[in-house]
Amino acid sequence: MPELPEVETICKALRPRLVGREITGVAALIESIRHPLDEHALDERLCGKRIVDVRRVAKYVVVEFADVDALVLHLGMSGSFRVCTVGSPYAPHDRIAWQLSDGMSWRLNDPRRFSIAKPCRLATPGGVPDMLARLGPDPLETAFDGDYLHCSCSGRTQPVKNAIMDQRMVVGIGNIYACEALFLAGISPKRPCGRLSLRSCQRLVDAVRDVLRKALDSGGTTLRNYRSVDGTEGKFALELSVYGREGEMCLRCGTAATVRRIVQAGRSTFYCPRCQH
DNA sequence: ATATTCCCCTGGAAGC
DNA sequence: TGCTTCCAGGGGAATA
Repeated sequence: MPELPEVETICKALRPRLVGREITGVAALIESIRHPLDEHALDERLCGKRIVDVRRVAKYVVVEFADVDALVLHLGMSGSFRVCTVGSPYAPHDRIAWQLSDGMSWRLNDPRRFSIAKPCRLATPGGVPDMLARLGPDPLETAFDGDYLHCSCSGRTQPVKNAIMDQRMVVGIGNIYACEALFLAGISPKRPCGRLSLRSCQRLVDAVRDVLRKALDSGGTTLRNYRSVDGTEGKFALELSVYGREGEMCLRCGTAATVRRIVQAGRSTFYCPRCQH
């Protein structure tokens, strides 16, 4: 569920609630989420260590502790965090509860159980965990530019929509922002990525950045489950141009009922066939 | 290697 | 009302 803007929003909200605290206890409220929750693996190294940073890497949340220990988290499709007082009753689908040294309880809630919580060690403070080292560049960093995209796509036949959702190509882009960025760039989601010109790739890079930055400014997109840590919704749903608008008027060409929904690699794609080629 | 398809799981909405 | 089907911000394994 959360894509780059949502994960970034969550990290920003978690940071002041976690940094400087220690984890004093952990409870797994279910045997497994995506992977088995070995309670040992969750607390063995981390208890008693001070949290020094919370940051986003791709769509992951990395909580760094003193002495380069870290906890890598991913929210899957339906995961969310809350920080409440230790005695608060558990909500339905609370999966993990970490007790903090300031008397608060940090909880992972995830109805669908696709979330990941995995401890690891970093090579250096502020570093990227080994398990995330094979991912593509961050779309907001300068390494993701037209040349890079053009080069990475060359010789491939995969539809461009699937290509930009592949986290080995570029991270952080999921189903919503892939659709929105392609609409903004005027590129058909069905175009084989290897047949995009350099100019088109540059346009797409700009569109991706544009959409992600605006979504960040709005605190992300809330359609169903997504909430930030304090329960607030992301406001970008109001600004979506094509996602979820099947059968509605295209906001660019103004033609009635042109926004179409197709399925690519098992995921819904929304686009305007008159504006996107 | 590259590109689909299927699957993990639960709940809500829509259809009948 | 109640049952069935479809759908969902992800990603990894299995399959062509």
